[in-house]
Amino acid sequence: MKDVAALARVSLGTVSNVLNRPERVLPETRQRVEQAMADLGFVRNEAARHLRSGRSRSLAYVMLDAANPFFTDVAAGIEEAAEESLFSLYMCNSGNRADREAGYLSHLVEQRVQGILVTPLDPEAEHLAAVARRGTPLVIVDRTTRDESLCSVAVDDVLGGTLAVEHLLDRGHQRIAFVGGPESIGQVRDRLEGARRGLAAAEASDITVIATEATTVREGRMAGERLLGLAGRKRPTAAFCANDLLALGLLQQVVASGLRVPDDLAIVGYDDIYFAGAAAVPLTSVRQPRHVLGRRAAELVMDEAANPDHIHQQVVLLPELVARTSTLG
Amino acid sequence: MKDVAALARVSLGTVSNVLNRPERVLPETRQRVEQAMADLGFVRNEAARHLRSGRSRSLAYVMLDAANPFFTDVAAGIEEAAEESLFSLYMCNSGNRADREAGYLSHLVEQRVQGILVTPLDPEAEHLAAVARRGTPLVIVDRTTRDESLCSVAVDDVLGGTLAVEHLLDRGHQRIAFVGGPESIGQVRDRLEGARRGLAAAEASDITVIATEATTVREGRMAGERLLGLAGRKRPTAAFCANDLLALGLLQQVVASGLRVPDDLAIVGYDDIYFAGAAAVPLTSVRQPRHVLGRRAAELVMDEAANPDHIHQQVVLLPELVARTSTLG
DNA sequence: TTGTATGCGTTATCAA
DNA sequence: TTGATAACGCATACAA
Repeated sequence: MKDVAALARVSLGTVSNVLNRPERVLPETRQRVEQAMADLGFVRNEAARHLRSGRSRSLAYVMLDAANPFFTDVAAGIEEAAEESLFSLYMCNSGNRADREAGYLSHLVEQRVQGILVTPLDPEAEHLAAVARRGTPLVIVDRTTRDESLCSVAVDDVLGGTLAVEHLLDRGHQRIAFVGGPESIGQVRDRLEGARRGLAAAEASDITVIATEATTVREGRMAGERLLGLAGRKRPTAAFCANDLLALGLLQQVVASGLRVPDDLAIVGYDDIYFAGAAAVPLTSVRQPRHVLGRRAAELVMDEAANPDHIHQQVVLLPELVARTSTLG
Repeated sequence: MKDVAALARVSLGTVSNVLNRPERVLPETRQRVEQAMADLGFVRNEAARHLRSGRSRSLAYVMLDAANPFFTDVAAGIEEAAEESLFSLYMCNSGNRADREAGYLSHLVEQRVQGILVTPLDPEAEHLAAVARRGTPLVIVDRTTRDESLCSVAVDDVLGGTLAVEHLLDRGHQRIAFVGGPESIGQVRDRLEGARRGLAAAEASDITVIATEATTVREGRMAGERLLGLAGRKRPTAAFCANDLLALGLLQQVVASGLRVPDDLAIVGYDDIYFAGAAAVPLTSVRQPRHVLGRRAAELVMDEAANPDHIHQQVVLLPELVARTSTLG
């Protein structure tokens, strides 16, 4: 700015005014200053700029796994809301690693972003609340926390599990499998719990649990092998998977075995990622309102940043079942 | 820092030393300062910090479409390289919109990130070179540019097209279709060009082009309808798709029509995204070295940032064919 | 309408 | 080993 001022033969303050309150400065002076900025290729330094005001106009989303389309869809929802309020969104990928999550979090706090959204490995982790205590609003996305000093937005996974099983019961299935694990993941637990409730309400028999070590396509394939290996009259006629990746793996294994979906095995996934609908046999899935999830979270974090009377909320959204060929035939 | 200094009864400089050169300060003084920082919940202000040094230790990747798994894989490669050099990576999503791309770019320049990686809508756009001219290193990812004042890393799409067609010819196919479009996309053009070269080298007949309006699953489905509608003896026995999304759409349409892959139609995709291998009929695809693409780009941008003797390079990587069930049966 | 002076939070230089 | 002080680039209050 100093150079610009010199070249335009005005003072520093005038350059600043051209930048921030152009109406205050005489059109011809402004012209001169703007010309000087162009000649010098001047770029305002945001860091210095917000040194005074304290904060930059940006949000950040620390996501658990950027390669999982579910989270990129959530991010799209966040971005929509952010853009409407003229915020920029920076995305960081913790890649399921606690050290990276912590690293990004502290970096972002040091950067003085306006607010942080995060899908954490462990929603009860101490360092999350610490961020908020240090003055950067933080909202937990797609997870719930017992900590009431934090906002969170999540989806009712128990209900989702019940919806899935009810749909299968409606379609006439009696022997139903649940594919998912490990149960240390709260969402897996909840979805299974929901499934059990659905069966109990219908006074049907219990569910066959095919435990997996992760919620990946690969694990879905392996679960498929085990499932298809079960003796004929014990073999379930339908499977409810803890997420779509598992369901896609299961589908692959079933097709590779020469069996058909849904005739030989009906499949319900969870999340309704884009590739569920795009699968060779379009997958029935429990859809989480991903966009709304992101949007609400962004709105909460912006409110917390701007509104002194902000009240922390734990928002729970409702899932919805999307029926497709994999259960309808 | 002032408050910390007061509480610890030391000077500002000492607090700074504890932060930056702890070995210079007496263990017991250090203790006292650290205690004070903890008590006050002190967080160092990055903005102010880099006001002196001029730059922050972070890179940014402006991606074309965060929902496309291809780009998240590239991002993972970037992040790997960045992390090794202790850089943080911030991702921004232009979502195929020129205004957002420009917005993020200028924001990042104002933020004084160390370097920017970008997969642009238009690799020849003036504002890309402008960023570099203003002093922020910028590398173009997965696109080539004629501008030699910029580094770029891309993959040889012509070769990729040739690989795909050669594979199909090897498998005995004579009537081959190309599914893709619009030709305004350089990559689509190159892949088709490569396919034609492969056919020409084998003195085979020309390719049947099924033009699409975008490279999406939906367009792939529609292309499938048209393809399957062709008269029996004119109908191609194999299709090469400009990317995997098209291929997945085509696969879906073929399966829905009760035909089989590869018996009735062999399919080759492009990109080898994760969901290609995870499809019900695992998809043969041309794999771009996504990780390496990201990694090389990150290395280039960091070199440009740190090395005054940096020489701009246009790196071209080689693709590779991954054969799976959709052509092997 | 324009200029001057001060402060934002930190690092670095130099003196003590 | 520690302290005092001048930058860094900009915004703002106030004076001219």
